Amino acid sequence: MANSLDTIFAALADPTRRAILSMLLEDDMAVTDVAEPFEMSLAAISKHLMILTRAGLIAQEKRGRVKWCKLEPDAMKGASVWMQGFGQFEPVNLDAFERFLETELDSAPE
Amino acid sequence: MANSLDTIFAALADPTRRAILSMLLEDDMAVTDVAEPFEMSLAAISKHLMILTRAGLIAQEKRGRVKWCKLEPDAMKGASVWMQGFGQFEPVNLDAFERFLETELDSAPE
DNA sequence: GGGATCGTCAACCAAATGGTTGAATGTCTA
DNA sequence: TAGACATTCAACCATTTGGTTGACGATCCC
Repeated sequence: MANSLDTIFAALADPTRRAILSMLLEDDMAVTDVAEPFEMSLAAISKHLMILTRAGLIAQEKRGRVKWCKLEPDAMKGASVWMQGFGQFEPVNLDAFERFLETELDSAPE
Repeated sequence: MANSLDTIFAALADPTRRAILSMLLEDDMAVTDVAEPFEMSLAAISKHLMILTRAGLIAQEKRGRVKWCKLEPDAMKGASVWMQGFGQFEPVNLDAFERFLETELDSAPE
């Protein structure tokens, strides 16, 4: 549905949320740990995680008092397919990806 | 630069703008012709085209009093590479793309 | 020159977005 | 049971976004 492209692209448009996704690429994380490197309130991060969840880009599972966040990479597939229709992008270039990932991480606070 | 991912994803988050990009996939178009199928003012479409231009997704060239819009598919490449890092998406599936394109066009007015 | 056409600008508006703080809820642990 | 911890909720705020309208500057053509 077109609506999912709306929510997915909107979710990806924010650098904080992209940084969170990059962090979750490493491993699943608790909400508090996700928030730790950012200079904003836990409530703000909680909202970002809600947006990512509604977009289907992550899933959150509560175990005890800790809510774990994990990447749901399949959600990006539809958007990726949509974009690829606009050009014959060369097959996945991992070097280029590493570079983009680095600039993304650079934009997140230490 | 991370900023371009911001502007590209934000530009793609709006269904009107995605519909415009799909239209330009067919052929270059004048601003007035881009606006024709939409139920909103020319000024609104002009703003959408500005956003797409600033994101680098289209280019506009004025010839006489007509301003032509053409797709700049390369701009999506960085974003596409970024996204592909999150999963091993199968190589471009044109059938799937056609389906997504159709749902996109369905969401645009006739 | 004068009128039609193409497109943008400027001012305005309502709604959405991204953030804050403080209180509230639920869960673990001593 | 009491307190500490993990997370969200609710109210609020400033800024951005997506739209409108009307006036304006170019350009084409008779």
